[in-house]
Formats: sequence, C-alpha cells, structure tokens
Amino acid sequence: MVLSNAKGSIPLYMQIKELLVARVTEGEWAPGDIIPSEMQLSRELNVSQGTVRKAITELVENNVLVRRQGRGTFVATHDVDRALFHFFHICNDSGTKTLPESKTLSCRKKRASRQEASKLNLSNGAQVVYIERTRNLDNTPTIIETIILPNSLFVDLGKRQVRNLPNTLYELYETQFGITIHRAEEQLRAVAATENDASLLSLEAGTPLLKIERIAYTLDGTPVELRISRCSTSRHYYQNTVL
Amino acid sequence: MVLSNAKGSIPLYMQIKELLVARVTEGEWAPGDIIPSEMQLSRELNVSQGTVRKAITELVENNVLVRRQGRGTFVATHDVDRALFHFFHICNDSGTKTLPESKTLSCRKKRASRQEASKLNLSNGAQVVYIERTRNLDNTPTIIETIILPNSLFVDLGKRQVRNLPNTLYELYETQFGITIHRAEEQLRAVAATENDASLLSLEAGTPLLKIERIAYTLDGTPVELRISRCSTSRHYYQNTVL
DNA sequence: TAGTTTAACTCTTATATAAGTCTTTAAATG
DNA sequence: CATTTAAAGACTTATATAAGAGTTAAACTA
Repeated sequence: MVLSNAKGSIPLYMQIKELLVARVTEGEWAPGDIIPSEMQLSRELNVSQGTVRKAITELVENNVLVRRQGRGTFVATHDVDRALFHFFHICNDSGTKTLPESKTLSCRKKRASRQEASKLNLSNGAQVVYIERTRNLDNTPTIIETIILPNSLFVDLGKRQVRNLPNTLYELYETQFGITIHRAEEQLRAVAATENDASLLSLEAGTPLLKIERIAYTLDGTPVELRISRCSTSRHYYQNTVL
Repeated sequence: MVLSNAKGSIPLYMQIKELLVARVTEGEWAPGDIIPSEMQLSRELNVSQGTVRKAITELVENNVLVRRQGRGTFVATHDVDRALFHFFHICNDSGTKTLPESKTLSCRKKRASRQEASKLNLSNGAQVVYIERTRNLDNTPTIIETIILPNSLFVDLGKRQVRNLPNTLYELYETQFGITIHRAEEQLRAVAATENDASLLSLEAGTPLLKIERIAYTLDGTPVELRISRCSTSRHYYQNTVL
C-alpha cells in the first residue's frame, strides 16, 4: 500500500488507519501483540509521529488497539473484563454485574435454517455449529442460550469440545480460531417461557422472559455468531447506558 | 478559573475541557449557541489553538459540542434526530426506526413514592410531575409511558400543559426549562401486561411486555427524569449496538 | 537485594499550512 | 437600471509536523 498526500486525496492519518486495520485483520499483528512504536511507524511510513498518533488514537477509541503509556501500543484482546463490560449486559437487582457460570447442554453440527443462514450471511443449508447451554447467576439458572456458528469458520468445534466448552466463548474464538469479535447488534423482545424454558429455569410456563438476539461481527464486518438468549428478569435486568 | 501548567498538574487540555463544560452547564453558552473560535479561546486562555482543539475534540465526542467546518463550533441541541438516534431504541420488524406519535392520558402533580424519590435523588415525599401517555408506532398503540419529573425543576408543567404536550419531550425540557438531557441509564425487564396495559394496547392481559426503566441525567450528573415504558414487542424490538 | 539509572515508549503542547464556508464586491447579463 | 453571477477576502475548522515532558520496565550498581 502506498500513502498519498496529493491534493484531493484522503487525509494521511485515515490512510494509515486503514493500513493498521489491515495488518490486524490479516493476522500480521495478532491480539495481544505489541505493535511498532509511533516513531518506528512514522519512519517506516515517512510521516510524522503525530500523524501516526492520530490514526492510532482513533483505533484505540474503536477498541482495536490499547495504549499503555511508557510501554507501547497493543492489539486489543478479549480478556474477561472486556467480555464483561462490553458484551454482557445482565445485572442483578443490586446493580452488580458478574460473569455467569455456564452448563453446556449440547454442542453439535446441523444445517442452518433459512433464517439462521440469512442472519449469518451463509448460503442456504450451510453447516453450522449449534450450542445450547444454561447460565447461572447468583447460583440460580437465569439464562438459556442458543449459539449458532458457521461451521466453516469453527471447524471441528462441534466434534472436539462437545461438553467441555469454556465459560467465555469469545476468548475461545480468539485463541483457538483466530476470530475476534469486534461489535454486535442486539435485538430485545419480551416473550413467554415455553414448557422447556420453564423447566430449565424452574419457573412456570408463560412467565415473561427477556429474549436477546445478538449477531456478532468481526472487525471487517463479517457476521460470525448468532446468539439467542432467554433471560428470567425476576431478579436481574438488562443494563444499557445511553450516551 | 486559572489554568496551571505546573509539573504535577492536570494536563492543560483537560482543564480547558472543565472550563468549557462549566460555561455550558452554567448557561453562559446555551444549546445552539456558537462558541468563540479556537483562535479566540486560545488567545483568551493563553494556550495554543491545538490545545483548545484537543479539549473541544473530546467534548464533541461526548456530544456536548458540535463542529461545522468553516462555520464554527456550537453547543449541541436536542433536535429530533438526536432524540431518535441516541435516546429511542425501538425498531419495527423491518429494522426501521420512526418517532412514535404520543397521546397524553394525564399530566398532574403528586408526591413521589419512596422509590421514585430515591431514583431522582429527591427528599422523601417531594412533589413530582406525573405524566402518562401512550405512543403509536405504525398506527398501532405500542408503548405505554409513565414519566416522572421533579416539580422543582419543571415548575408549572403540571398545570400549564395538561394535555397539550409535544411529542419530543427532551426538546421541551431544553427550550422551556433550560434542561438538557445528556445521558441516560436504562434497565430492561420482561413483565406481564396488566389488565390496564392490555386494554390500552388492545392485547390480552398477561402478554409479555418489554419494560424499560430509564433515568436521564444532565451534563453535571443530576437525574432529572424517570421514565418507565412498557412496550409490546410483537411487531417491534429494542435495538442496541455493542461496540 | 534494594535502590538508581537509562532507554524506549507514549503524552502534551506548539506551530504552520490546508481546506471549507460565508459575505462582500464588482463585473456580466437581461 | 435591476438582477444575476463570479471572484476575492476574512473568517472558520482540519491536518501535519516537531519538540519536550512524563511513564514504565528492565538493566545496572552499591
């Protein structure tokens, strides 16, 4: 890639931003890696340190990179904190947020339904990994989750780890499959608990549940996970901050 | 206020940020006003334009100010777009978001309940304005809203506008009462429709509804509105983007 | 081993130049 | 002569570069 500072061209710092993103998405720099210093990059690209800095600043705001003063700049990773603060929104009534324990019920391969395929941008009838689990909050089963993944990206996940899945899946995606979740869209509705829901959460059928349908995307915009959660909100709620 | 650039002190640009925020919260600059140019401010404060610029940049990211190249920098206002994009999260099934029409059912003064008072940081039994309304989406009643405001901040709102309230309340707060909503916390649960809910939304009692409890804050962190919405999610959903 | 230095970073501030917007003014047009 | 058009100028924010200060962790020393 060649940078251009001609008259009508895109600003230098934006071109640098693209270039840095490319190096992350293409795996040249993996999550957790330190990237070259601002000075090194500025020399390599023949621009000033401040210009590199502006590009990096915006990527830090997008949660792509992380800066540590005196140490360097790193590619963001999916540690537990990030999972908890960015992607998990259920609090208990006293307002505290804890990562729930998970009990995997099943993990198998199947063909995607028409809807699932469309939401994950797959061709009709493509193979998907299908995971069902319940999650405990404050020692009571509170959430039922159905997770649907393109089998092409998560090869052998169905076979290998049948009921041995870790609690924080996004860390697994990143470390085992090189897939980093960058953003997600969530659609929330209120639904009635089915008989099955009711028995899993030990409450009565028809009880209102909060249904969260999440599609998670990588940095380059590919949808890679469809996750449907049904939560009992008798002692918990979904927390959202509007800025 | 005096700026300090001594050794252990807070960075200049942050001090400037505080100063600019103060001028907005204290009403020296009102929403919609243009603020002095970066050069004017830099001369007034004896720093360089770039330092003022960094302070302003962060305030633009916080939705406090708005920049327009070639024109100037303005205090952010609560236009319809902002209300829709930042504070309204209900979409219809095809994914489009429209501002609902509102029908005010009642608007009166009462004493805050213990819970209401605590959520709005009021003393026990303080006076509040209590508004009830239904909102239509795609020509069907979809949302029931209860809005609770401290009477001390919204004097005579109860009397004056009994059933003549505009659709976008946040614009009213800003223009009539000088109160700008800056951020909000929302808590979502699934609940069963009461008989009253059911008749207002013409569905059956017990139907699951999405209950949204929002507390809205001004720039200086004062809670100024408690809003409880109950939404039918048969044809609509709550949309949240996780970054 | 505890304290000190040092090198490699990022962070802050300053300055210069580019680019966008609006107003004024004067020429061109009917 | 009245009206439109276009160019010039005086603003504004946007981008790029440079220099020095603050932080951190590891190497070095007593």
